Amino acid sequence: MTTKPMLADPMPPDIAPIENVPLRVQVADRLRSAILSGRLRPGTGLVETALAEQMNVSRAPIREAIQILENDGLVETIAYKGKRVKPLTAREVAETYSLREVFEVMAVRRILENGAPLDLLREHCDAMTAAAEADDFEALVAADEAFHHALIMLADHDLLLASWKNLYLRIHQIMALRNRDEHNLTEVAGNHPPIVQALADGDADRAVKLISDHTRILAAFDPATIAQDL
Amino acid sequence: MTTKPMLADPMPPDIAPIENVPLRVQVADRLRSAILSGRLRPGTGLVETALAEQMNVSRAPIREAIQILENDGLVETIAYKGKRVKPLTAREVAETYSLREVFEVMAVRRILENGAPLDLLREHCDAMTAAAEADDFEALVAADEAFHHALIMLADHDLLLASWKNLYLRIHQIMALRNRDEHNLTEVAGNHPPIVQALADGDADRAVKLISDHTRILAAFDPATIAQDL
DNA sequence: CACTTATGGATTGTCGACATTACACAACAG
DNA sequence: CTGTTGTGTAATGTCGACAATCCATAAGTG
Repeated sequence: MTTKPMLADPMPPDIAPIENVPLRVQVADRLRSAILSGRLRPGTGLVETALAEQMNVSRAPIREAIQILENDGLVETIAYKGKRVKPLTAREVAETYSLREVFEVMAVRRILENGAPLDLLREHCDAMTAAAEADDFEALVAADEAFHHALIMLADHDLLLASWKNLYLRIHQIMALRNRDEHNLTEVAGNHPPIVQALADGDADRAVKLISDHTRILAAFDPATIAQDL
Repeated sequence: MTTKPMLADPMPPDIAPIENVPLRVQVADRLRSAILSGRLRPGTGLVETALAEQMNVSRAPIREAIQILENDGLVETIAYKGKRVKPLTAREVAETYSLREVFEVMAVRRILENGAPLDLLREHCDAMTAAAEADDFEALVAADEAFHHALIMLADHDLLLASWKNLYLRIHQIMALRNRDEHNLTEVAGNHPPIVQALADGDADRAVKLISDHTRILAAFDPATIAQDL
């Protein structure tokens, strides 16, 4: 023991839960949030010294945070030149959605094989229709993601879940970058219940086709508005 | 200009291409190789100071190298406790193979849709039968990987390729850890030509079934010999 | 003896400084 | 004027030292 008394407080009541979150994680979270929200656009250069001064931390956590984002596929390095937010090509957007389709089809298949309960999915369906009626766009998007997230989780496959989450990061970014067309999405809300019904009926072919079409429609939302270069 | 002359040599003829490979990458490569070869078994602790002294570099490159391996899914961190080679559970092995199956099925479908040329696959098939006749186990394994690698590449999908490569890292590790049963593999070599034939015939259902069964057989090779804990 | 409470050692987390590299721009020869 | 050659600057790459944290073990108390 050197500096702090540290006695008492067997459990910090509730407030100030813990700050044991490493700086690099905090920095990574902030940067990721900035990228996913579109505030840091693809192609933007990430200068370590600038970020370090801006956030009042050393360069080491910044470097490690950027590397975390690199692992997420959101940042790319050009050795000795610098790091930048990974440009989003139309091809990459298309690939992201096609891979997502494969993941969700896999999830549907596994759900049918394992006979997972479908209550969660029904709840999210209800939440989505409620949000649609209330004209709450944010809630609608959130409910949609919750539905798909639940779908993947019910597949009971950790690797699939991790891969899907990683992929969905890019989808977040894409959605933030395109100009949202709200009207289309509300009608897509109606796609979910039939999927759940097909699952309940144990109709693999129908369920796969429905989820496949559904994700493909979502992909089609993206006009190739995203044409980043540099 | 400070120390090095650096004139002449508009192009270093061929020898000594460059050593501009960052230390962290060198360290990461060494560690990855050690893990994939089984020399660093799952559960082994990775102590930064020890590795730093052992490799005569500072801790910074070691830390960043370990983080790279973490991104590869080969290492996991327990904050303030240490990093260790990620334990391989039977479940994770199964999940790895099942995800691989989905990837390869996706590749097959895309190859049929795009009408990719199949010459490469045929070459690797020949190499495999040749290796089988020569009783060269190493070459057999290499040819097998080359075949599947080519299959994925022909799908012309960068994200799929990256995901597959990442997944295959774990497969390398798994193969290094299990006691190899050579005899079974030689007979599996025979699975490849029919796959290529089905692709040539444009028979999607048959090709998908064949590649699916094939990868599933490879998975079955693993008795759950791998029971790492800690 | 059981249980709490210090304390020491080992390991990761963070920092600031220095070394190395690449690029851009100016100086200069032809 | 054009091409080349030197420099300077800004960024990343690397290093060693210090701070914070956790774990195990021992000391103390009822």
